[in-house]
Amino acid sequence: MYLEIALDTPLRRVFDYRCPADVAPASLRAGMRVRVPFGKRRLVGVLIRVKSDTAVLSSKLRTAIEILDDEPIFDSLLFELLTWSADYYRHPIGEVLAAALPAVLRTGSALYEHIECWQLTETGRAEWQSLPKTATRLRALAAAVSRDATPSELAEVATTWRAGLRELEQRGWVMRTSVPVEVAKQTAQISNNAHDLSEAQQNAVAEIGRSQDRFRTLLLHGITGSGKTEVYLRVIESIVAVGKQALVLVPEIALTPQLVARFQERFNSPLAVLHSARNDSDRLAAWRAARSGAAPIVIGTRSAIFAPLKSPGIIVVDEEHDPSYKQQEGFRYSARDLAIVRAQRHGIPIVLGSATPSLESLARVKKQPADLLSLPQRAGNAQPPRMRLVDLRKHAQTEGIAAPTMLSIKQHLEANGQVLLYLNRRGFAPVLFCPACGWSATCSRCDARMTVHQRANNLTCHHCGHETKIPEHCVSCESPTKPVGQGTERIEDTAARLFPGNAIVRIDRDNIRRKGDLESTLQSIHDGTARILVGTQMLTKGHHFPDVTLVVVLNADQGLFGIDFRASERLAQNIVQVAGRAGRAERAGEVLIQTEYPEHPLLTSLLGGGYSAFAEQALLEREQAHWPPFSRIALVRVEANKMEDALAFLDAGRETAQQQRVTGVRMLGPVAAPMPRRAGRYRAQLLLQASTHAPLQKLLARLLPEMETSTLAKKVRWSIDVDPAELF
DNA sequence: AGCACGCCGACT
DNA sequence: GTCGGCGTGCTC
Repeated sequence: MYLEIALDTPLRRVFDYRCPADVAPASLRAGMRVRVPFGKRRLVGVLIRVKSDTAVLSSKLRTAIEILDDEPIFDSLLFELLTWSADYYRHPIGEVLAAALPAVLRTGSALYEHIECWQLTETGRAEWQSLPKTATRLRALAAAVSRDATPSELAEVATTWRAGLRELEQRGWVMRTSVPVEVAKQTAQISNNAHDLSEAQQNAVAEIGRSQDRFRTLLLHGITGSGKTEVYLRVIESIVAVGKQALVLVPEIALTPQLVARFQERFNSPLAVLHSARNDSDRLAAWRAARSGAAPIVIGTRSAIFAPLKSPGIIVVDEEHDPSYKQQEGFRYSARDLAIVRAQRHGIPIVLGSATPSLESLARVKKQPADLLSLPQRAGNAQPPRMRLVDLRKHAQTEGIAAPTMLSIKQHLEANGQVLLYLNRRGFAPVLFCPACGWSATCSRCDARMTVHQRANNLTCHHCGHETKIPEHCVSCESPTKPVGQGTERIEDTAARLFPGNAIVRIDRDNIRRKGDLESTLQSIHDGTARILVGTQMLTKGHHFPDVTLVVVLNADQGLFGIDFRASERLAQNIVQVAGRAGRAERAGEVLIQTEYPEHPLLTSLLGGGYSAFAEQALLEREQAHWPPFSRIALVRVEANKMEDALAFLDAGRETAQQQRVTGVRMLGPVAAPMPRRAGRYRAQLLLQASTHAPLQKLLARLLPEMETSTLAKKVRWSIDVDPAELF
C-alpha cells in the first residue's frame, strides 16, 4: 500500500510514500496528517488517499515516518472544499491544505489540547521507595506522581519539579504521557436585546429565518447606519439557539473592533476569533473551539473561511464587497466566493452584507430578486447625508481645498461639527518636481514616481518600499525642487493653516502602525478633542463618527479613468462608505466631492440615484465590455529580470493554449503590465476570458502543466490568478 | 519553497 | 589559499 501525500511546497503534484510498517493501511483516512522525509527535510503532509499501486520507481520511494492523527484533521466536507478550491484556483493542493491549518498544526502538533502528565513505570513503582530519605524532593515528586498529580499539584510539591521529573525520567522511573482535555461546549447566554427592529430589519430577519435549513445566498444591502449588524445578531441568535454554529467573516478585525465587541456583548460567550494578528497559540485555541463545536460563533478574516465547524448553521460575510477578501498572492482565493461554495456544500444559508455590494452580488440578485434584502433607511430618525459636487475647474483652490469647500468646512466647524477630509493618498505629495527642467523624482527600481514624505523626511516608493532622502536640488539641473499635488500629510498642514485652533488627527498607514495608535486617535475623535479628521481608506472602514457632519472627498478623479475595469466600482464604494461616516446622529450630514469632471456619468448617477443607480449603470458598462460578472477571466502574471523573457514565456504560453483547441476562450496579450517595472523586475501578463468558467478551467488544466515544464519558465516567475480582483 | 551542488570573485 | 555569490536541479 502506498500513501499519496500533499506537501506544503509550490510543486503542483502529490508525492507517494510507503506506509510505515507498524501502521495498518485500513486505519488511514484522507485528511490525516503524516510526517514524511522530503529531501533533507522532514515535512508534515496531508494524506490524500491510500492506493495499491504507484508509478514511482521503487528506488525513489521512501517510507512515511509517522501518522500524526487518529482521525482526519479536516472533515470530509471541508476536505472536499479544499481540494475543490485547489482545483478551481489552480493552486498546488499542499499549499491550499496548509493555508487551512494554524501554523502550530502545520508543524505537527496534536490535534486536540492535551494536558501533560506523568506516571510511574513498573521499575519506578518497585524502586522509588529505595531513594535515600535525604532526597526529599525526589521522593515527594515520585509520591505525587504515584497519586496521578496534575502539573499544578506537582508545582506545589517543588518549584523545580520539571528538573526533578527529568531526573526520575532518566532513571527510568517515570514516563511522560498526555491526556486529551475534555472541551465543554460553551452555551451562549443571549443578552436582552433592547433594540426594536425596523420593519425592513424584521423582514430581513424573517426571510433569512425561512431559509435556515437550506442553501441560499442572500444579499443584505443596507445603507450605513441601517442596522445590518443587528440583523446578523438576530439571525445568529436563532441559529445558536438550535445548537448550530455561525461563521462570520469580516474584512479586517483590527479595523472593526466594534463589530466583534457587539457580538461579544450580545452572546456573553467567548467567540472563536481567527485572524493573522493573533499569536499562534490563540489561533490554535480558536481553531480547536471551532472544530469541536465548543464555540457557537466563529468570527474571522479571510482565512477563517477554512475554519473547521462541527455543526455549521449559517455563514455571514460582512462588507462583502471588501477587496481584502481576495488573497493577492500565493493561493489567490476569494473568501467571499468560497463562502458561497461552502454554504452550498453544507446546505446552509449565507448572508452577504454591505452598504455598497459588489457588482457580482448585485448581478446575482437581479436573477433572483427574492434574495435581495434591503435596508434603505437609517435607524432612528437619522437623515442620510446630502451629497454635492465641487467643480475644481471653476473655483480657486488652496493646496487641494477649493474655495466653496473651505467655506463649508468653516461653517461646520463653527456649528461645532467635526469635519472629515478623505484623500486616498498617503504622504505629503505624490510628486517631487523641478519647475525649471521638468524632472521629477522616480524610483530607481520601478516605473513610478517617488512620494514625498515630509514627516519622515524622505522619498518613498509606494510600490517597492524603496526610500531615499529628499534631494535639495534637481538631480538634472540643480534648480530648487517643489512637491506637487496633495497627500494626507500636506492636507493636514494646510488644514492647520486654514482652520487654526482646530485640533487635527491624521489616520493613515504611516501614522497608525500599532493597535494603540488607532485606539488613542479614535478616542480623541469620540471625546471631541479632534475637530478635523484627515485620512485614507482606513477611515472608511468600520468606525462610526457620530459628530462628523461634513465629509469631503478631496479628489474623486483618481478612480474615474482607471485602467482597471473595477476602478469605478471601487471609487463609488469608497465615496459611499466614507460618506456613511457623516450625519449619523440627529444632524443631517453633508458630503462634498471635489472633481474636475462633474459631468462624469459615474458621479452624476451616484449623486442622482445613489449607489444602486451607479451600480445599474456600471453593470450595463460591464455587460457591454464583456467584463465580469458577464464573463469569467483568469490572468497569467509573469515577472523576470528582462522584459523580453517575460513576454517570450507568455508568447509560448499563448501558442500552447491555442494548440489545445479549447473553444470559447479569448486571449488578450501578452502585454507589459500597466507598471512594467517593479522592484527591478519586469512584469507582463496574459488575460484569458470566456463567457463561462468551464472552458477557462479546461484550458488552464491543460496549459499550466505545459507552462510549468517549459524551459522558458526557468528565467521567470509566473502565477495564475483565477477571478483576479485587479488587472495588474 | 528549501536545500544541495557547483563553479568564479574578494577577503582573512 | 578559503568564504560565498546565486545559477541549476531535485524533492516520492
